[in-house]
Amino acid sequence: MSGTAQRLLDLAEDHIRNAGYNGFSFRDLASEIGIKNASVHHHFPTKAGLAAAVARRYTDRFLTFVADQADSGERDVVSIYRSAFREAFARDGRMCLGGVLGAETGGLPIEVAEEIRDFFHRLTDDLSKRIGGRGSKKQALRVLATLEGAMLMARATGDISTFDQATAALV
Amino acid sequence: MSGTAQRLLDLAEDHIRNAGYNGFSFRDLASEIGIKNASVHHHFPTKAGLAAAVARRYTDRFLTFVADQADSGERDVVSIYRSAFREAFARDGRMCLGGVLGAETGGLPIEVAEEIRDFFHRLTDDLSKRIGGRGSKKQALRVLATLEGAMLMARATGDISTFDQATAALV
DNA sequence: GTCTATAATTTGATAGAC
DNA sequence: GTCTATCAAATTATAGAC
Repeated sequence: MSGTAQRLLDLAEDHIRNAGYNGFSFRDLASEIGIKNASVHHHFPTKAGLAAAVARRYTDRFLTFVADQADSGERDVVSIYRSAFREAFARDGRMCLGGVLGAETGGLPIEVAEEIRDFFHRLTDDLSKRIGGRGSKKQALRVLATLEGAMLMARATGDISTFDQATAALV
Repeated sequence: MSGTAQRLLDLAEDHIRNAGYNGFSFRDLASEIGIKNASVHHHFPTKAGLAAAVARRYTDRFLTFVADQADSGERDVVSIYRSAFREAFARDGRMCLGGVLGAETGGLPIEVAEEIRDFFHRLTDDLSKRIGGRGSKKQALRVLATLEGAMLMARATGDISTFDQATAALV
């Protein structure tokens, strides 16, 4: 994967988290990176393919982060998930990519919708296994729902304290 | 407000809940209602104005539903909110309008973003007052976040049991 | 209130030169 | 890997007739 392709993934991720799948164009990416629209198509022939690649990378990176934190000695897995969501919002004030695309699922190309479905399935499985015991799946779903919803509300109100208050009872 | 305008609000609400603000066009609405694109502009001069009207009506209707349920004798306000969200999803399999637009806030015209911010502020205030007591605001935020996130995940995975499991502990 | 017609712009995508 | 040039289609929006 070339450096330009990496930068395109980064930019596309940023745009999707800000305004959704239909909230940016190839020309936006091209102008921000200093190339032309046609050159973007050289790296990613279709917009759907680009978005699917962004989603896959996002999921992989998220789960790698969780695994690294767990290996680093942090034992409370819910705290790991909570800080992963919170730091992403605090850094750039944007939504979770999975949350944005999940919300507009009905308008997505099928290959993108499938990646988002996988995002939630993989996170649910991972968190459930790390929690362990009876009812761990239900608990994982509740934690993920609260984190996604809290992020969404913080985004909509522009107030990170919304996230902190909504998720305080999780840890 | 004419019958055509009402139908346009209904259709626009449906499209937004399915695919977001940029997921439909005036021509979509026109063709589904059996008129021409220009006639839509007669009722709603701009797309931003239409979406803002949809959001305002959605918020008003939601809070009216909650008040009616409370007046009808249902005492558990969290159950009222939970069933309001659940029935909306079960009926047509779509997201909460506030949730969809909240997620893509960064790409919205300012007048629409303001209506969505109001949606969350008004629901938080209403639920907080109905819960009452110390920590009721924090509790209201947690409940709303869980419901929105659970709906988002049910939408992304296409599985309503995701909503049920994620929100089971609320009631 | 609806229509035809059209403007002005943007979009996703392709062909072919360098 | 990037470019110029371009296409075909879609978009939001307006003017003016009926």
